[in-house]
Amino acid sequence: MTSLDLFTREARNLGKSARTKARLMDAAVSVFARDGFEAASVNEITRAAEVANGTFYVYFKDKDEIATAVAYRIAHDVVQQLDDAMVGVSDAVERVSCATRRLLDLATSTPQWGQALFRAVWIYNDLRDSVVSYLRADLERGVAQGVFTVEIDDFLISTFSAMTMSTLFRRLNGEAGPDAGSRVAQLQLRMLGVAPDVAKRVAFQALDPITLTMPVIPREMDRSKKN
Amino acid sequence: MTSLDLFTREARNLGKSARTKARLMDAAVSVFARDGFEAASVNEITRAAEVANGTFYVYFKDKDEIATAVAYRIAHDVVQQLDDAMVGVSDAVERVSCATRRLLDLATSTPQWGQALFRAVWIYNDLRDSVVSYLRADLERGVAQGVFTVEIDDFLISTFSAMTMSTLFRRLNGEAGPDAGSRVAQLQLRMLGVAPDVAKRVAFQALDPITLTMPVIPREMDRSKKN
DNA sequence: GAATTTTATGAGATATATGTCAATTAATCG
DNA sequence: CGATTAATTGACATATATCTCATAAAATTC
Repeated sequence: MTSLDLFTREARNLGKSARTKARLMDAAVSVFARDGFEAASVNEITRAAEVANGTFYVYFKDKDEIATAVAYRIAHDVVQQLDDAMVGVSDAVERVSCATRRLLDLATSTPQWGQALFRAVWIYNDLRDSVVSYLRADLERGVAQGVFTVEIDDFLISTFSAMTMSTLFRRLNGEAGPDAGSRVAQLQLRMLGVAPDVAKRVAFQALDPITLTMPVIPREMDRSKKN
Repeated sequence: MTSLDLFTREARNLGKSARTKARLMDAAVSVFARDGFEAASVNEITRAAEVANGTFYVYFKDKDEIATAVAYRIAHDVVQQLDDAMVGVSDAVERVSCATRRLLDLATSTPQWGQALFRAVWIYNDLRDSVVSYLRADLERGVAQGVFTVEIDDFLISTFSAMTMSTLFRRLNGEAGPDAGSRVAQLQLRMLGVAPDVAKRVAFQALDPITLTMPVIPREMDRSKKN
């Protein structure tokens, strides 16, 4: 379908079953983004993937299974991308601000994946934990550096994440513009105890225009029988 | 069913059709809270209300219509309760903190309504606006008083609300304890620019133990023909 | 208490979802 | 190319949902 069918593109040089599975996963991303997880149906997914209904069940047990597969892959890629975008940033204040802004840039640049991530994070607790795993480390680093003056625990992290996710939601719905990432980062830093002027400067400072795209790394000629 | 069927209780002295409608609305609250809005079905609602399937369609066109009716009534009552709980509080910092804490207390004390409110707020934008209408005023008052140092606009308000809603979610799922209201209020005040020590003091100061319950005001003998 | 109006019912028409499977088509191998 | 394995298909059995409507039951009126 669209040029954003990243699973399909990634599987381009793989075996047939891998390609069909990828088509289904791309279709699932579209349908979840459009209809939401609850309202999505296997029929809709197979229609979007242009395969027969029965084909779905060759690759996935049910809707839950494909949702899990898709969600974990997206989360994995997002974490990967964020890690890559943050090498060389050592200051805790900058890291925290950068992570929020990069996540929003990334999720907004591939809106369907952004939508899927947004929905998945509400459903899969352990997935949420994995996406914010680096966050906890950065927050604790900031406390160690004496720049954050809050207690770092699950409650703080979930509140912090809610601010980011709410911004993602607004961004995906066109209710907030490109500066939303900086704005929410600024608010987050203030909340953590960073002085208002510093928060403003760091949150709004220009980011290196690193290319943020989902990885498209076709392995050559992997034609093993198992998918 | 339970003693928390507030619509039914309210309609106790009204005509038969009003009582049946109330039963359906209480049932809808339960089912939405249990299954979520998307997954809920009219059949589940009529089963919970112990009426026949066809009875539903006498009172509501479809699931959307009852959802809207329920959501708006809950939002209305919550706003009412919050207003009542805040008479006499004039300091902006206190008002903002108090509103967050009271909302969480209220929604947690009637968890099914809390769940319904939580879900509804994500769906009905204008309903969200009505719940936070007082918030904007208090925030602007704080800016006027010079205690808040942020720009008050839709973005700030939605971020602020997301913090409260995230806490409500955790509270309803048992992931946060009774002090969650104070903790999030503290973070919100810091974000707004209140000095950390003041934020802590205000957010954790004891609240008058006002009884927060949904209004149960049966009007006597209203037996007009129209429901 | 008979007539009338209001309220409730549940069978049924229609639609769509899930998951299975025997049969078909496509790909690969010797 | 013929045989074998892999992949796909879509009809079907099953389930559940929506909404309608003729009929029944309950309440109200006179």
